[in-house]
Amino acid sequence: MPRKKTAKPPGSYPAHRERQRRRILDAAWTLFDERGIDRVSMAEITSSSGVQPSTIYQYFANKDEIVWAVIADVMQKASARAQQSLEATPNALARITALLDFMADELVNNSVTVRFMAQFDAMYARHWPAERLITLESQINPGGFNAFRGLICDGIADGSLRHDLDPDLTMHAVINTVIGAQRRLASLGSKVEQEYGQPVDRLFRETIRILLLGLRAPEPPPRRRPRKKPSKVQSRKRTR
Amino acid sequence: MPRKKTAKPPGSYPAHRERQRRRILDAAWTLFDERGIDRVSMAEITSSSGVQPSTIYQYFANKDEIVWAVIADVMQKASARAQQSLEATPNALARITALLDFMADELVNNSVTVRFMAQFDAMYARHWPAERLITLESQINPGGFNAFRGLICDGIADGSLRHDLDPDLTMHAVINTVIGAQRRLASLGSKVEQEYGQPVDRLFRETIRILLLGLRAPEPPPRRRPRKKPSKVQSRKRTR
Amino acid sequence: MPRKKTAKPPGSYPAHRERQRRRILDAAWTLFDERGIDRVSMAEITSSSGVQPSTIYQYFANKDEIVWAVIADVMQKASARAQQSLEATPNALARITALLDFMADELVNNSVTVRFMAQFDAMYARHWPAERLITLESQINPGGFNAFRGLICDGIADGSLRHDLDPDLTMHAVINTVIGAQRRLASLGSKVEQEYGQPVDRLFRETIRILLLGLRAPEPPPRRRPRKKPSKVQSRKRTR
Amino acid sequence: MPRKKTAKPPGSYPAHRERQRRRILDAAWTLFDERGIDRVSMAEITSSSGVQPSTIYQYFANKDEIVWAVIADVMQKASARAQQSLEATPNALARITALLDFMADELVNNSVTVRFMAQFDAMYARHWPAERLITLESQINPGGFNAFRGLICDGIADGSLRHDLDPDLTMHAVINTVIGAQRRLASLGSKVEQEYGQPVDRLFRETIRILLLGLRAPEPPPRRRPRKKPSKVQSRKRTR
DNA sequence: AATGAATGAGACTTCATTCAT
DNA sequence: GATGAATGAAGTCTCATTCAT
Repeated sequence: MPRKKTAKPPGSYPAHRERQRRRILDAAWTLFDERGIDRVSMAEITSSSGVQPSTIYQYFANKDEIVWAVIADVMQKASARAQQSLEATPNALARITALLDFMADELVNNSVTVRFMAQFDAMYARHWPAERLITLESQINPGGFNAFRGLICDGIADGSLRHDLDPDLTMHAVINTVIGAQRRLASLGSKVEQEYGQPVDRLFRETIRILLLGLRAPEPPPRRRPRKKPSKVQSRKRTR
Repeated sequence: MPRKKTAKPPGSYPAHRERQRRRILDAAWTLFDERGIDRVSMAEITSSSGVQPSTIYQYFANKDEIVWAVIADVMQKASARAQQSLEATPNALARITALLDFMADELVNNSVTVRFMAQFDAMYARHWPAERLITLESQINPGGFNAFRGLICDGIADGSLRHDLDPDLTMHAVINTVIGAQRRLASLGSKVEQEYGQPVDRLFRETIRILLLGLRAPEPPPRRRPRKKPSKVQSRKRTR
Repeated sequence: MPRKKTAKPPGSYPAHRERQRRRILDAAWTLFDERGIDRVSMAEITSSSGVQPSTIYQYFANKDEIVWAVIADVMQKASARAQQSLEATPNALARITALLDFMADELVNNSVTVRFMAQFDAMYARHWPAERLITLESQINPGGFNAFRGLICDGIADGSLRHDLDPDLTMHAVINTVIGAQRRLASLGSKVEQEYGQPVDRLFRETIRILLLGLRAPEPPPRRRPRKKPSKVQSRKRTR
Repeated sequence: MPRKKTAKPPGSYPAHRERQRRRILDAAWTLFDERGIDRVSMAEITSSSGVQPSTIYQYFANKDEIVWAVIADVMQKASARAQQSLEATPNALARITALLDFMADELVNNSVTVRFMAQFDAMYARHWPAERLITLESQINPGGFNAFRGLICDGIADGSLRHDLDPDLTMHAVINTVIGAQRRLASLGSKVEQEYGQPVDRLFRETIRILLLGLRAPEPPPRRRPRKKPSKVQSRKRTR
């Protein structure tokens, strides 16, 4: 019964179509995040987007297609943000750092996005043909992670990274780890703070720090350094 | 509401109940892994367990309770395995290493368990009161990760770990990271190999290696005090 | 909202189940005939049978299964009637005649049944595995048409049927023809009378007469005057 | 681009309309046969014909009209074929035989057509005003089956057919029977061969043979009066 | 004349759960 | 304690058709 035309389409047909598509996708994304992908029904997308169910089916063949479209959308935007954050970064280590920092920023500023991707992974990744995922990623991120691989090679070459690293292995291990950590933190959301007693991004940045330390070439000239807080260590054995 | 647990002779009532419960839980777990938690219906649990739906409701109040029971079950077993693997490990670093190795082994040998927990996180964690999760964890793993925290303190104290680590922060960061990586790898399953070209656990073990390198105290060319076990860790040993 | 329990089930569970099944089937059959198989919706079966849609699905897996059950039902009853009408018929020709007469009677007295089977043929026969149809028929009519084939053999042997008949071919040709004619007449229903100006069964009985004349052995001894119908076949001409 | 209507030169408007109409009808017919009339949706006709649904509605008021148009089309063509096959057939029996042979040929060469008509009968005949069907037939086949009736009269007159036949009754009975058998065989398609173990048209031709035997005058051993068999040919060509 | 967009009504089916035995 | 039967609510999706351009 909601037969209200909210906005007159002033533009051409394709423009109108794109606008409708957006409406559906935006509504879907919001709902997916609020309730979880599996807890959202087409009826909710209908009433939330203002597009009739039968109309939605002229834009997407079924609910799963909406999920995929949302994922593509979300990843594309994230990729654009990543691209931007890497611009004008000169050397290898700086770029790697920038990339990881970017992921931390995403966790803070776009936790919805990260959370959604986490859910998508958990719910869809295994039950869908791998090709589709790979295709999606290659469309969005054409160079793939090769750029990152290049960075590691550069880093090894210029001595800023450990020379015993296998670029391919390292790249995939690190990326997977960082994504895993990021998504887990996003999934748990505020629970992390209750459980871990730390703000989400603090944990994540510490992860990054440790990983970078692990990647970094060992200090060439062993210098000496006073310890910061040796006493504090054994103070509190158990907090909780 | 279930009976008190007493002696439980094989043919007794409580024993029967326990057997039924197990049947339901086992069937549910298998299905959850095969199809994903949200894609399993009570009817399927019925036909797969051989227990009638109405009977199931005499063991579990609703479907969610089954999910929680399965999770508790699964975590309990995992925890027992962990406990066992940590036994008879002498010092801090060895224990940390053992713990991380344990998680790698889990990934390989109990990927179903890991995957299930990943899915649970993504789908349930946010929609349920945090307390319940925390309660669950504390029941299963009393002491929680504090043991791990203790290890870090020890490591800092004995100089095998970086002294600029904040035990609490580090502990949580590392644990979250490792769990995140582990679950992500388990979720993606064989897709990782297609996409990354590396066996799942190879990636995971490289992650562990890098993390440990990052945690390790920077190599101070053995100065006036020989640490407990400087030789073992730093020797770049490529766990696998 | 029709939440009215029409009859208390006084008997046992199986009895009750059978009664429900009947209710569904009877309602379905009536509707199928009234509106045509394809024009009947589950909702109609629901409201007509008084059984909730979700309940129906505990008796039949889907709509097609209902159709098949109805067909089986209908054929079974028809088969029983046929059996009965053939009882106590002594020789071959008499039995053949009785069988064809039976089909004429069916057309008159059970046109609904015939019509339904005609529709089933037209709509389902081609789109379903042949085995299923054959299985159905063999369940209902175990001897199959072999009995009829035997009759023809007998008839050829005793000289009442043309000796140039191939029992198998003849049997199938005649049966198909008679069924085809019967179902077509039932399908067209009263339209036949409007179009052909003849009562339905009159046409059908004329068909039978001609077929029997065609099957009959040519007059054995060309006697002095070829009467219209000197032999015994003609005795019962069935004008009706 | 719209031109004036003229005499239908190839590029003219009416010609265009006719082409579109054909496209729709051809696509519909193919689909109707493949899937069954009731299982074909307008959307399928659209995608199969390449004509947009809204455009289709400028050629046909609704889906039923398409069905009727297809039937008309199909019958017209069949009728033309029939006409042709009857040409140059001299006498009554020969014409009757030719007609029945024609139906056998149709069954073999145009089983799609026959099958479609069978389906139409089963699904539409009863639910539509009889007049429409009759009108349709009279348009296509003016004179209707009266030609056939004439043949029978001729046959009776010249002694080649049984003289106890009632021309009207016989005509309708035989036509109905033959059509019924033909359509049933076409509907069952290859199932007949599986079930009956005989090629479809073999059965049908046997049916024809038996019917003709039944119609034929009993073999009077050519006695004193050779009927006007040779001469009668030109006697009565058509009764009406 | 042609068509892209829209849509209300309704199709079939599934589900978690309760009730009565 | 176990279970067969029942079910309301909701699920996703399809359909023939109309509207506005």
